[in-house]
Amino acid sequence: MERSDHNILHLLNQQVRRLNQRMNEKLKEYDLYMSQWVIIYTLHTMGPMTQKEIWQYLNVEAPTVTRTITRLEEKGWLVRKQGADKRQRIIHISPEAEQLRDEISTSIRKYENEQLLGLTKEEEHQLRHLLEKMMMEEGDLNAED
Amino acid sequence: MERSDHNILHLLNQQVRRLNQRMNEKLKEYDLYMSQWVIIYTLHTMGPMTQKEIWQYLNVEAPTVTRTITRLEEKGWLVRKQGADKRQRIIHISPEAEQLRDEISTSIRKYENEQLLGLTKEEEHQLRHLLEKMMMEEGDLNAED
DNA sequence: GCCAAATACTTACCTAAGTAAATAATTAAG
DNA sequence: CTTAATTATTTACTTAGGTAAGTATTTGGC
Repeated sequence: MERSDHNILHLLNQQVRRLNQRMNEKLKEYDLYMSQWVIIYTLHTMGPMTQKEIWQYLNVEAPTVTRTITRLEEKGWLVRKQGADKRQRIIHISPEAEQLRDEISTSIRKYENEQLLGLTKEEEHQLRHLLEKMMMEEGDLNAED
Repeated sequence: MERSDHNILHLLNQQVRRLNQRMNEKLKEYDLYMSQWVIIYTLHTMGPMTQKEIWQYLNVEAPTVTRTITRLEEKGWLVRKQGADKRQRIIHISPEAEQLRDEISTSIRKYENEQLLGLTKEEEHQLRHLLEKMMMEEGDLNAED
């Protein structure tokens, strides 16, 4: 049986795709995508942020955040306000969205914890540990070049 | 310290994005993307396959494979041949591509093993185990609905 | 104070991956 | 044997993510 011939990168990709699909399915009833929800959630925990702060926090590039925020603004989830520095745009969750956000938060968190991964607390901890280790290695690799 | 407030899904996404970026960078000199390479590699290990076999094996949807194969065919990496069933298209690695494929294979495998993950063999094994467990759980979830 | 460099964001264009619907070929039903 | 259902692939359209280049504002050098 050759299933584990699948290399680990491939496995990772498959899992992440699958998990995102499941989350998207779950979020569909709120007309949100995972990547959109992540921004809303981040703004909730961190408070209003500039776009730069958001993309740095999420580890994506600036245009990705521009796009997603534009969509969320159009749908009324977010508001862009001008900062003291007029280049900056400070992103807030719109007041009307707050209640719905809270509802989703609860529903999603529950889903994540109970069903999504299908791992025990111990295994989840292990996974987090491994991911964080991989994350750290990233920075070091340059030393090798 | 709130770094681990980043939930695990987020961590997974970040890692996978980062790993793919690194692989893409590595593959750039061959004018290939990760997702394209995966198909070439799969055809090498499995032999000629129909598109359906490919997308099932890779766990993606049919249009994804259509697109990527079209690009690879245009660049001369693959050849589409008609099957006995005329709906099917059987994909082969083009003879001219074989040698280059072999070269990339070596270079990539080495990179993967030595540098990419930054995990020990033991940790990598652990990670594979967790991913495979998650994979299995996927199928079961429906029972819950 | 004015002009060059840096910074924040946006636009344009690339690939990946998904869903829904179209097309072409095969199989099944009658 | 003709028609309906199924199957394999493709097309069209969506979002996500990336890089490169453009715009607007701010900062620094002089």
